[in-house]
Amino acid sequence: VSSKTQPYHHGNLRPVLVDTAVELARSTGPDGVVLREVARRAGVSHNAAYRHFSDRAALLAEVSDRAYADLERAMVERIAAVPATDERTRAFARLRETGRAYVEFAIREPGLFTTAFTKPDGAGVHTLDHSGSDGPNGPYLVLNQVLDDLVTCGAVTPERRVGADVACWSAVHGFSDLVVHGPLREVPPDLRDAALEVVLDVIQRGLAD
Amino acid sequence: VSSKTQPYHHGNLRPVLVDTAVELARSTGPDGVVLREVARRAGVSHNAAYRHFSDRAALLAEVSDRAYADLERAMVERIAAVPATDERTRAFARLRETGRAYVEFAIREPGLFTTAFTKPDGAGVHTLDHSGSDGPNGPYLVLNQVLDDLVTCGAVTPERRVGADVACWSAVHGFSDLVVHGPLREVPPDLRDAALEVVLDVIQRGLAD
DNA sequence: TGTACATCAGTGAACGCGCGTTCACTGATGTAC
DNA sequence: TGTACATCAGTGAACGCGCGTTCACTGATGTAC
Repeated sequence: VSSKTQPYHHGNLRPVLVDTAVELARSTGPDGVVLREVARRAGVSHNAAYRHFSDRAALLAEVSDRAYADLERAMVERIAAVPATDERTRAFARLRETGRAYVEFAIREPGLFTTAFTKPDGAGVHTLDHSGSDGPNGPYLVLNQVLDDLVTCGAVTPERRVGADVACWSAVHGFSDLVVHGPLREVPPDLRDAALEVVLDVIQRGLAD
Repeated sequence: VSSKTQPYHHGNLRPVLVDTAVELARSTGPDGVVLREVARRAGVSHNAAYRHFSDRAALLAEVSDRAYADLERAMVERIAAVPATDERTRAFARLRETGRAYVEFAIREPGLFTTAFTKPDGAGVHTLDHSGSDGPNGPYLVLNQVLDDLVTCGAVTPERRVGADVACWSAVHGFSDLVVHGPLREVPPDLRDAALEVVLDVIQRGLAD
């Protein structure tokens, strides 16, 4: 046993396990995050993970957090790429990009998308109590920021701002689920993309002043 | 062995297995539909089901169809209960009831709701090709009927009718998923119901002429 | 600088679980004559 | 009306699978003196 190739102490196992688990979630979804398989791929015995995670659920929770963060990043990137025009146009364009980024992520990374919404009970759960910091609920906060901007520039009235977050989220989330797992999963991409635009149209029109 | 209590030939096993499986799906979701447990509850040996279903997937598909039909029934009942007023008001009230029925079913019967959308690949999948009969996609057809009525009475223009089905479906489906499995699953009922009304408001406003 | 020793981070074997599915079989039913 | 026989609808044992988790263990590390 060469200490170069297979040191007894891995030295960096925890992050490697998380990365490996994320990769597994990517290709096979949350159910594919199997402790023994993670260990196998990390080249480590099947119970080494218990030094770093109390159990499978703890590892999966971490994977879920990463997936949620990936989704947030996808949204933020697309929002940042919206060109500057007049305030109102730009604010609505940002809202649409937020939605497109969400759906696009779901389609491009179905395994991670599903894993992002697979949290142990009580973790990563929102109260809709809008008052305080809502914890690390990234994508939801990003959406709320975009909606606040719409109010700021006068494109949406404060009354219509109430509950707009859930309305937008529901629409793009439902579209994603129908298209990724649901009865619309075999709709061809061009039809599917056109359908998404209509969804965004309806939401925008429903919110606009 | 008394032939009264335990006849060798059950005589009615197939429907009993389906009923039992539906009950299991109701309480524990699609993953709870376990062949051995279904057989146990039906009081029959664990492989008797193979006389009636080629495998577990075949039984589950039947359960899924039943769940889908239950969802449709819930929608139809609520639509039928909308009181007669002027055409336009009634047509929109029906649309809202359709959405409420959908969400209410998801909340009241999370196991069945989930099972309804757990179909083997290729079964119960829509093309969005609106031209022909779409197969037994009950809830989707019901929604389309309600939307057509809105066009008929002039509440929605034909242009806005295009894609309105997917927009409505996405919104209520997403809301249901967020609330039943997702990050909104611990939102208290009163807040949740208020949020749904806003979702319906936004959709209605987005479609209305 | 060297050494005893606690602690950390791995290993390998084993447990217990429950599943879907298949096989050879048997008890019950119904039909042809 | 009776009977041979094919067929149908069950049974019980077994296979093979892979999992999460635990246990007693060992190799490596780092710290106190």
